[in-house]
Amino acid sequence: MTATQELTKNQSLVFNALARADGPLSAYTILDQLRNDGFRAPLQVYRALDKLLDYGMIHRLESINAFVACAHPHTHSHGHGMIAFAICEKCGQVSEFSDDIITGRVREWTNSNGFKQSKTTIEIRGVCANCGTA
Amino acid sequence: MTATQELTKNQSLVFNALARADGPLSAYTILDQLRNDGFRAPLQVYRALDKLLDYGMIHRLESINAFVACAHPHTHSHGHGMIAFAICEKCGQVSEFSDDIITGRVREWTNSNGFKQSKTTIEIRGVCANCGTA
DNA sequence: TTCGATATGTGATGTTATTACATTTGTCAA
DNA sequence: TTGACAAATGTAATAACATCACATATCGAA
Ligand SMILES: [Zn+2]
Ligand SMILES: [Zn+2]
Ligand SMILES: [Zn+2]
Ligand SMILES: [Zn+2]
Repeated sequence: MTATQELTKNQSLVFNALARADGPLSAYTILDQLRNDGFRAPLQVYRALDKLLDYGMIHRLESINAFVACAHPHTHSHGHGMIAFAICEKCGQVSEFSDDIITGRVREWTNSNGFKQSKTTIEIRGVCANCGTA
Repeated sequence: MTATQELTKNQSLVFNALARADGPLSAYTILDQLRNDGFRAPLQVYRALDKLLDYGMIHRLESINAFVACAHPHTHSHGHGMIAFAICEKCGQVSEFSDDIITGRVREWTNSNGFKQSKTTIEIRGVCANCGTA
């Protein structure tokens, strides 16, 4: 629970798999990559992913059932703003950004509707600049 | 493709199942509800759902793998704004709203980053006003 | 050391979605 | 009318994603 999280063996293996990937990975892709490190079952991956999510070191992309290392590893945890993801459907690259105005507008809606938000997902699917110029 | 979409038999059955539900349903829940109407396989549900999504009559909630009838059935298709969903984790109620400022901010980011967006997901998870007062 | 919390190993199962292929139905023009 | 094509449907099998149940191990504090 320190600033730089102490990770267990499995958590490190999973995090490193995500950190060295150039895009989001599914849990089962991670599992396959870690077979040689002794991983045998999905739960080994999912348990590590849960912790890493808790620690804010990775994000889950709901719209593609995949996970990605946080792009702002030393800026945890995004100053409490909501995070938006732009996901390229051609190359898989994910851009991560936060916007105080969007965060504020969402808060306005939840406040005026008595809704207690716990987690907010903002995912933009499309084609990135690199892939769009082809 | 008319204002009030002409639906096939399966599409009507699936849409009516969603319309009479008081919250989102999974594809397999729909399948179970339609067994007596002759539904036997998931694909019958998924094919109908795909069309209804095309027509803008229903929405898919990515964060819970479920589908919900559009709350604005006569306001298609939301004036091209992005739609946000507030999903109560206690009672399952879904509130649907759109916000031009959020839409604008997202467009600003995509425009300035050369990202061509095709679909944007905004889902707020939490506890609704009714459930929060308990 | 002993207890409890956390982490791990493993098989089975549950849930969500798609592929592949055959058949039927609707539309329209020759 | 009929042939041809597109759209819709039926069905089984499989793939992809996620959790449950239970046993074992590891670590830190009382
Ligand atoms: Zn991040
Ligand atoms: Zn791209
Ligand atoms: Zn709607
Ligand atoms: Zn509620």
